[in-house]
Amino acid sequence: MTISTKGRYALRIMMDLGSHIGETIKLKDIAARQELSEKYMEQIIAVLNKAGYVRSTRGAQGGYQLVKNPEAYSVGMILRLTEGSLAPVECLAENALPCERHGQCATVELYKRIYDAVNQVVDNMSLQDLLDIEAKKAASDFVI
Amino acid sequence: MTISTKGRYALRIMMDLGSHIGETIKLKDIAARQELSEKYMEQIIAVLNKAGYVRSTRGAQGGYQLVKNPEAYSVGMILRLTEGSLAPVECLAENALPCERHGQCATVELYKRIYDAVNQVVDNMSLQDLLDIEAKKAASDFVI
DNA sequence: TATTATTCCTATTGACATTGTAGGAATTGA
DNA sequence: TCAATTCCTACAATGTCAATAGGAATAATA
Repeated sequence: MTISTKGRYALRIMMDLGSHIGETIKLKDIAARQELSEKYMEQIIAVLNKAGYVRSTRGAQGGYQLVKNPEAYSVGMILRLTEGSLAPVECLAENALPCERHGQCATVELYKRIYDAVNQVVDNMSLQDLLDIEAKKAASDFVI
Repeated sequence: MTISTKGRYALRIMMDLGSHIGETIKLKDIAARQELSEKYMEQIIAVLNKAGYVRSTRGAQGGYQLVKNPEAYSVGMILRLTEGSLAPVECLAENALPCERHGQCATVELYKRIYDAVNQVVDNMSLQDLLDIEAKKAASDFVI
């Protein structure tokens, strides 16, 4: 039941771009700030790019920027894009073949409830919400 | 974000035992009814056994039975035991070292909400609830 | 007591996913 | 023309999942 680095890093990349609206940001800078592998991030941001979530500028002085405002991206959009379906079992994923046990399967009702609960959370939090949380944490003298 | 076969099969094993209260059930019979590998189930039921969720009887005419009533087992207990923590990120798991970014990390607040939502579902559904759903599905003429 | 049926224990394996690394091609600004 | 950047594809190391395999231990029963 874990979210892989792909989805988690995608969120951090989007947050990084979201906190630099109007600028064109090099992957190298994101990698430095977020302490992530630049080469690995390349592959992740490629997905975000193809989906039209970010816009890239090639060549020297190039980089990336968000296409829309941070309010326009839900966490669910970003995670589904990079992680694939968030369904806890394959038979509930979008475009899945219905399982032949579906009619008798009691546990699928449990899995539906889990799925709904997860979707409820991720579809009701936006990239802007994450940025607000970050700002709040930065402002307070947070003590571990 | 998927639940592995280990947890899913554990639920089905527990349900099978739960629908045969008072009897001692051989793994071979569960395997046949549930169409699962007997050898693989051995490993899963061993976990349930060591945790005291089921009681085993060795030797000929041996088998397994639930220790308590199906109401006494939450789905969460069974899944946590067999799957490990249901936390969407490692840093939220029980006994995890706190991440050093914790103070600044905004996404962890998202992961907490996902975790809470999942726990809410699995801790509020019992093995008996699953059996009730199964009975209801069996009773209705379910059409795919 | 011998046989048979069962659980118990541990090792191994094949496939696949995750998490990157690596190298170079294409593009663009200066 | 050069340097900086994105883009593309292949490869690799590691780990996890989902079993399979074989035999030891235990107990009922004939």
